[in-house]
Amino acid sequence: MAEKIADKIVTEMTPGTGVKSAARPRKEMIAETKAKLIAAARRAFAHQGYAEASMDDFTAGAGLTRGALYHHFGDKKGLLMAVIMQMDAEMSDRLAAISSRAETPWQAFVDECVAFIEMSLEPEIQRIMLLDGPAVLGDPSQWPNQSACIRTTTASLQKLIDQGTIRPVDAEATARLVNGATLSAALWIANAQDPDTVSKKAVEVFLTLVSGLLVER
Amino acid sequence: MAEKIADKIVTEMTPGTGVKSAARPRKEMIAETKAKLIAAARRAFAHQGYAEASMDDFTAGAGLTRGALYHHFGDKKGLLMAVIMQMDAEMSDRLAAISSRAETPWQAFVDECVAFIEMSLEPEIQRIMLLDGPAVLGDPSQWPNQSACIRTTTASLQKLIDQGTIRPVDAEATARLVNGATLSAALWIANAQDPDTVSKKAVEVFLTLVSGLLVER
DNA sequence: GGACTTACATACGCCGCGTATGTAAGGTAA
DNA sequence: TTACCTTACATACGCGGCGTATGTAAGTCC
Repeated sequence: MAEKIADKIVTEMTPGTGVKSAARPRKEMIAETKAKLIAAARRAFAHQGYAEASMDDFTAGAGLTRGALYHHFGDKKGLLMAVIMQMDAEMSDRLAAISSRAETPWQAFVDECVAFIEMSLEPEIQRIMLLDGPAVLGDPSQWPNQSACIRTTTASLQKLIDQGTIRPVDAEATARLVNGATLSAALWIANAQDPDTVSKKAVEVFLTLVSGLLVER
Repeated sequence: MAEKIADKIVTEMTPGTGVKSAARPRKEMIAETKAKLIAAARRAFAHQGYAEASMDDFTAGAGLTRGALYHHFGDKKGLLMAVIMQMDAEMSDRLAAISSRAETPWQAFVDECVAFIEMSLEPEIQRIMLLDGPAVLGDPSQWPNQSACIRTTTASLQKLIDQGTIRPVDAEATARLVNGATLSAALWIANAQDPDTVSKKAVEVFLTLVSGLLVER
């Protein structure tokens, strides 16, 4: 609302009024346009799902048209990819923050996994990152950034291996399997009629499973 | 080809020629029509993916039209559901057969999991059951048959719990997490440039993880 | 054997995607 | 500053796919 009006004012006063550089306002407006499209698509994908989200609808919601979308992102899949990269970066940041607050590497790893489950319960993440993303774009491990979340988990595991807490397994492989297990747990919890009971069970089983990684339990 | 001609002959000779019952040929032809549609859809979904598969195309491939499809399955999603139920039943049978051949319950469980990974490497299963299915129809645990595969694994785990081989965890929860891990492994292996190396790593990690379930390892 | 039901095929309209084209504004060099 | 070029969009168009309404022939039941 107010934002949109402010945009128009900025748009109309751009020529000549720049303090020193003339190249910046242009770049800024492009970035803003992209950000608007990504945000609008993100909302639409989250609420209606990728297939049901009409490009005409959500571009109009952002005060733009499909022309802008095709210009910047090539096609609908390209926009989904952009949305996913943004969300993945956010998730990675959240995981890193949680991990850094833990007192031991093992606790960091467990906290990360629990946080991943919790994030996977968020409808937006579940729908876009876990359901539509893989279906439309294929295996997440093939995405450009290669899923920053996996890398975070891999790093945590490598620390645990280096300090001898867990057995010397392949860190990336472990990260993927653990991630898969947590994802499955999240889907189950999110769709359960009694999420509390189910999530308790899931966490218990999860801890039992990862105890298999420990050198001594 | 020859099949189609045979169908026509049967169709034209149906009235009156039935040995005794007049109700059977009708039911048989309906079942055949449904089976044809499911088979054609299954091929199309597997090769092009659900979204890209045109109903006109694959119904024509089955010698039918979209009219038959809507009559029997309601809509495209209904047909996908039918395809998935068929595939899930097949997978369940295969798992049960493998499980029954094992010498110990623990071996049966491990064999099942390995078999699940291997099945998940088949492009048809990966595309339809693991990627498009959840995206289009939602969480597999909410599907009508509730994923027979999960039930098979759950049963195997319950046996292990009863005989004291593994710790007394919740069998269904364990089945879900283990299934998620194997699925993730399968996706990883299938898209790896070096599947052999990757699958070895995955199996090693998998065995390490499930060792956490054992009462004594 | 005649009325009713079922199992399809045919025909139609709508919506959504992608592309080709138009246009106005910004950037650049004289 | 001005003229030219490029860029960032909007507009217009066509096509394909989905769903539905309608038609029709065959099977079923009394």
